[in-house]
Order: sequence, then C-alpha cells, then structure tokens
Amino acid sequence: MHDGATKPRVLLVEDDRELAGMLAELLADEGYETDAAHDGQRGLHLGLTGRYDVMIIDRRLPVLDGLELLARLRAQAVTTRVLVLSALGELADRVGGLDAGADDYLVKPFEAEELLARLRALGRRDLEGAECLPLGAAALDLQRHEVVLPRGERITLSGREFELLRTLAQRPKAIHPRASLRTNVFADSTGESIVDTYVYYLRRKLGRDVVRTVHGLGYQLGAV
Amino acid sequence: MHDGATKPRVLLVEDDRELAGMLAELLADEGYETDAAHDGQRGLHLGLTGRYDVMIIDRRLPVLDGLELLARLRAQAVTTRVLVLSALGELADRVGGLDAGADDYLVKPFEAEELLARLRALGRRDLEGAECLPLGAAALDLQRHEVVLPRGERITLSGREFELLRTLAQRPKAIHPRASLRTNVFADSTGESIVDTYVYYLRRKLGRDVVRTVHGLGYQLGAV
DNA sequence: GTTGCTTCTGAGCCTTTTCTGAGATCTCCG
DNA sequence: CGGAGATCTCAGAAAAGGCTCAGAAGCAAC
Repeated sequence: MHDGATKPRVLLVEDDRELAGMLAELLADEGYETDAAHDGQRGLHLGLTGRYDVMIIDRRLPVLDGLELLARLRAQAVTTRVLVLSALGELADRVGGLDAGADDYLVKPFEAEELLARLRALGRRDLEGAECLPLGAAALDLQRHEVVLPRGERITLSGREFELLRTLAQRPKAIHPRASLRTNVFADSTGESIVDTYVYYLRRKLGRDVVRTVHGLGYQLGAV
Repeated sequence: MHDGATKPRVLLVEDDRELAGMLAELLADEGYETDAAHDGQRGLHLGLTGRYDVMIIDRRLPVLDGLELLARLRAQAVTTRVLVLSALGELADRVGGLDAGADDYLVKPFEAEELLARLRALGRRDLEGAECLPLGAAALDLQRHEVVLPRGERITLSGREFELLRTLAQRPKAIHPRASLRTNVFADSTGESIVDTYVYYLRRKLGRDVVRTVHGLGYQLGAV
C-alpha cells in the first residue's frame, strides 16, 4: 500500500513499454514512486482517482490521445503539474501541448538528466520538491510524517492523518470539499464521516486551528 | 586488502563490451567479484542498490555520462572509492573527474597490472580512512564487524546483523523501508518478517534504541 | 558425527491505525 | 426562536503493522 508515502508520486502514461520500464527504473532510483499506465484511458482513470505530484504524459497514446487526456484532466480540475513527452518537435505541437494545459514539454529522444531536471523544476514550482510544506509557523516534514513546531518539537502523524494534512497544505488557500478529500485521501471508503473523523484527529493532536471549517463547503488549512 | 571471507565487490561501468569482458575476467582472476553495467543508467541503478567496495567507471558512457553518474552517486551519499577510466588524457578532464568526486584516474590504454595496483591502493585507502561508521556515541568497525561502545567494549555482530546495521548507518538520517532493506540485505528472502527479526536481534544485543521504528514507513538508525 | 553458531521462517501476541456509526452540538436561515 | 442539515466527538470493532521468540535448516570447526 502506501509504504513510501513520503516519496513524490509520479503518474507515467507512456505506451512504449520498454521506454516506460526504463523511465520507471530511473524515477525509482531518483526517489519517486511511480504508477504507470500504457494508454490514455487507463491514464485518465489513474489521474482522476490517484493523488500525484507530477504526471508525465506521452503525446501519442492509444485509445485516448495524450493531449486529449490532458484536456480531460484539466476539465476535471486536476491541477497537478504535467510534463508532456513528444516525438514531434515542431513548434505547432509544442504550442498545442502548452495550450492544452501542459506545464512543460520535452521532445524525444531526451537525456535522462534533462527529464529529471525538468521534473525537479516542476516539483519546485509546486513547493513539493522541498522536504517540508509550510504550515503557518510550523512545518510538515514530508519524509518523516511529522509536524515540526516552531520550537522544534515534533508530533508524528499516522499515514492517513499525514495524507489529509498534506493534501490541505499543498493548496493552503483552497477550500477542499469533503467529497474530494474523501476520494483523494480515503479512496472513497464507505463511511460518510471519515473525513470529519480525521479532521478531528488532527485537531486533537495539533490544536483546533490546524483545520478551518467552511460551513457547507469543506475544509481549509488553518494555522498551527 | 579486504577481509578474507568475502571477495571484494567491484562495480564496473564500461560501454565497450569487449574491454568490459576482459576486465571482468582479469578482476575475477584477481579474486574480485564483479558486476558490470554497460551504460550510466544501469550503473547508477546498481551503484545505488548494490554494495561495492570499489567502482570502476568509464568517463564516456551512453545514456548517462560517467562524470554525471559519479556526481549522482556522490549526491546520494555513496562514498565508495571510484576509479575513473578515460580515453582522454588532458589535464582538463583529469581535473573534471577528480572534481566530480573520483578517487583516482586512469588513462586508456593502460596496463592490466597498473589497474590492479591502483585498485589495491584504493582498497588500502579505504582501510586507513573511514573504517568505522559513527553510531551515536558508539561506532561500527567495518573491518571486524563489531560495534565499539564508548567505553571500548566490543560486541561482535553476525554477518547479517552487520549488513543491516551498516546499511542503516550509511545513511543515518534516512528512513529505510522494510522492502528496501529486505532487498538489499536479505536478497528478497521469502519470509515476510526477516527484517523485523534482525532488528530484534540487533536490539537484543545493542539495546532498544539502536534502531528506531517509524510506524508504517520503516526503520531508521538510532543511538546506542 | 557432534557441537555451536548463523540464518531463516512462521506463529502468537501486542500495539497502532483505520474505519464505522451513532449521539451531541452547532450553524444557517426562515 | 426553532428545525433541518451540517459538523463534531468519540467509542469500539476490524485491520494492519510490529515485536518476540522457538525451532528447523544450514554451515563450519572440531
């Protein structure tokens, strides 16, 4: 399950299985946790249901084309950074990709190093390449699943507590509806109040103000 | 050069397969156990996951250049001695290689005897230098497979116990997932709890705090 | 062969985490 | 104010994760 939950998670959508395998190995060495899909349909499914820090999407895909996939994801308000791979280097395609909502564009063949550099850049853009997410005056240690208080005290979180807080902290100003938290953090578990329960746990450990309730809309990150 | 029981392990990263084959044979004759990689990517993978006493890396490599590979290994806190091979004898390259963290540099073509001499020298240097890993107030004697307590008392570890503790001590701040310990130390043995068992053995010999449990994530080096 | 150590497996038990649901409390709005 | 729906709190069951250990199997030295 979520063994290395602290690792940045990558969704790789690439139909060339040999290339996909190499990339997966490369990414694993680099400390990423990778899910792979070999066609657009599957990619869409994973992209909508999983939580990823970055996505790498090939432009040409069977079943559902890469740009089409990207557009669909964006239509569903998936804001994850996306790096599009393409065998076509022409300007037109490049523009098309960026138009469709890609954050970066890489032309095949490419150096492994360049891919990694671009991934890091995307991560940095998202403040996720960092080891910690800011939490008001405190910080969330992504490696250790701990909250570091200003005075240096550490409070360890369980896996789910961590996932929830991390999700909130990734977009600190956003209001996160229960439904999306339930989907992203709790894999649509059947209980209706699972999110409430974990908000309760977080508040019990970190104080009432970690999470703010926006009545009727959802939850938002507060301050510790 | 190394303690008699186990052969010294060499990682050879060389894209010229003919040369690689010859070197592997030479090294085998000389009592080394050799893993070979033919491109930088594969070399990086092996270098990060395997344990080697020395690495021989060609400067020019496909996919991931030799110096880049070296820098990457160093960045991941791999401290193994590295001998860089190069067809280019110019000063600039020499400096580049040493900059990138090489311990020695050998220009092609070279005599077999010279390579062996330099390997022995690197082995020796390893003995002089960091022959102990710090373990809080104590230390892990890499030659004798013993833990040296602050008061000078020595506790002998079995082979597996040593490998496990060494792996943890090599990256003392990292959290090591069970799965990776299982792969690296126990060659993916079938039992699920092999890592737990050896953690238990270490704790029994060295006290509860040698190894810290990070629930759901893995183990981390503690203090003795 | 016997002795002694190491390695590995798996069973049993304990702890922590996860999930569910039900009652108490709160908020909004008429 | 009062009711409906939303939110909070929490206890307890189930599942997952972790610890301890006994014993079998392997290996090396005597």
